[in-house]
Amino acid sequence: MTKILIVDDEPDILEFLQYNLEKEGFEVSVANDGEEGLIKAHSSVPDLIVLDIMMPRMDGFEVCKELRKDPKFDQTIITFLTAKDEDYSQIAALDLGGDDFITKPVSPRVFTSRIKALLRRKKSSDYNIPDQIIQIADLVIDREKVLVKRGEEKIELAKKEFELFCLLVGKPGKVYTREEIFRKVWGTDVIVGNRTIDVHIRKLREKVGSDYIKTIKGIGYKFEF
Amino acid sequence: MTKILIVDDEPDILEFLQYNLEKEGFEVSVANDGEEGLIKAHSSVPDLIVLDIMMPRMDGFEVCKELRKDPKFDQTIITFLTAKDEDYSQIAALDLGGDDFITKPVSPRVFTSRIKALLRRKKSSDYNIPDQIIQIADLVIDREKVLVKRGEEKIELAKKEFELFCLLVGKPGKVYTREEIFRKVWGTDVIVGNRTIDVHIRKLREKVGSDYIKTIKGIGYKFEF
DNA sequence: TAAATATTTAACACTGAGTTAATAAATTTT
DNA sequence: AAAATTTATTAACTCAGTGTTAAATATTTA
Repeated sequence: MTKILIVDDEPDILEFLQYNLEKEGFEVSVANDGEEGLIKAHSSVPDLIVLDIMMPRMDGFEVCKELRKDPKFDQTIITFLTAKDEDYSQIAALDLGGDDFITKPVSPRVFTSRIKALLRRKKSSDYNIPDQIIQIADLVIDREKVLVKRGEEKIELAKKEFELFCLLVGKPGKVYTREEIFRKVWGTDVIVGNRTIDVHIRKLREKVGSDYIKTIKGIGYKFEF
Repeated sequence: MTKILIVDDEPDILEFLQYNLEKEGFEVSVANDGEEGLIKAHSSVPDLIVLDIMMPRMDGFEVCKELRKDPKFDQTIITFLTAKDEDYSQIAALDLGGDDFITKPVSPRVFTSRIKALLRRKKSSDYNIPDQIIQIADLVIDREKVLVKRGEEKIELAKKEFELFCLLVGKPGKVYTREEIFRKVWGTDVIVGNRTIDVHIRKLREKVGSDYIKTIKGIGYKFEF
């Protein structure tokens, strides 16, 4: 279930946006000001946060800045909401780590479709390696082609295998805890048994060679060459 | 002096783009909608026109189509502007005679550098770009004639089939997600069932041969040979 | 207009990726 | 060294994602 948090000081707008997003099947929570927004964000870790810019005490920019300090929200999309006549700089917003900028008033259809587009974009760019071809050890990893090659030999990985491999390869030497791997490859809502990672690691070793992925017992796994 | 016309219905964006281009020394005129854009284009004959796609009454595509009817604008560069989430078919845009496709939001630096690049390209290559005839594997794909040939054998594809095939062929090896295919071939506003792509893929395989299009389960499809 | 063609929907079959579970092996702790 | 803990391996199972087909719409053409 996709979780969305809306932070706005105008109850009418809050209700309006909440209603429309819930109608689309999202799990929506709301906050009336920046501080409440921060608290709710920390407790629920939403997938997307809609932040009104102009709010008393703590404005949307500040909330965004705070959120971006915590790596917990690395995967969280933040979109700003502003009235057409409030002349804020979009650039500043995006520099602060915002992902989009929606101007009020906004029709329900446009609003929900933009939210959905943002979520789609996130999904497809969840891979944390930029779309490029990585050469490492004797391997070539091509994200776009979802392909791993050793020389001319193509190594076909399944989706989860590929994602897991990309994660490890992304920071060679870094030890990823099981926790971390689960969060980044499976996501927070999916719950799977605790032997699942092992099995995938095994398949990876089988396909790409058992030398690359090292187990750090009691901690996790790392890619090394 | 290089003349640039920007057509967009959002005054903020208009102002933002105008400011940045004028800072770079261009002569910039603006229009608030498609019709005004057409009029201003005819009166000033700009070197480059930036067209927002989504505009009330007359959208960017229509404006482009109109402009391209008049040989006066043969040498005029047209670039489309679209919000990242309004992901229209780039193919359609370029077929209409567009030269580029810029997604909003865009930073001033990126925007001006792309504009400059387009102008450079025009200057240095006043020769016509050859009609896009792609030769790949044992196939010849002729965009203009909407035709696929294997040797002397003509393979007749329906429109959607052809677009889908062109998309995949455009980047051989690249895995296109269903999302992506859907967005680029069908567009965002059309909603079709989730078996539609499969059916088209099936027909394509039937017509061009089943070896070329490969399924990457859980991710999407790719063209390979 | 009807006829032909293209596209979408719907219903069902099939496949293998992903998961689980059970057992073995390795490592650490006692 | 035995017990406890963590990871590896294996095989079986399940279901989400695809493939296939035919029938229903939509669109184009005659």
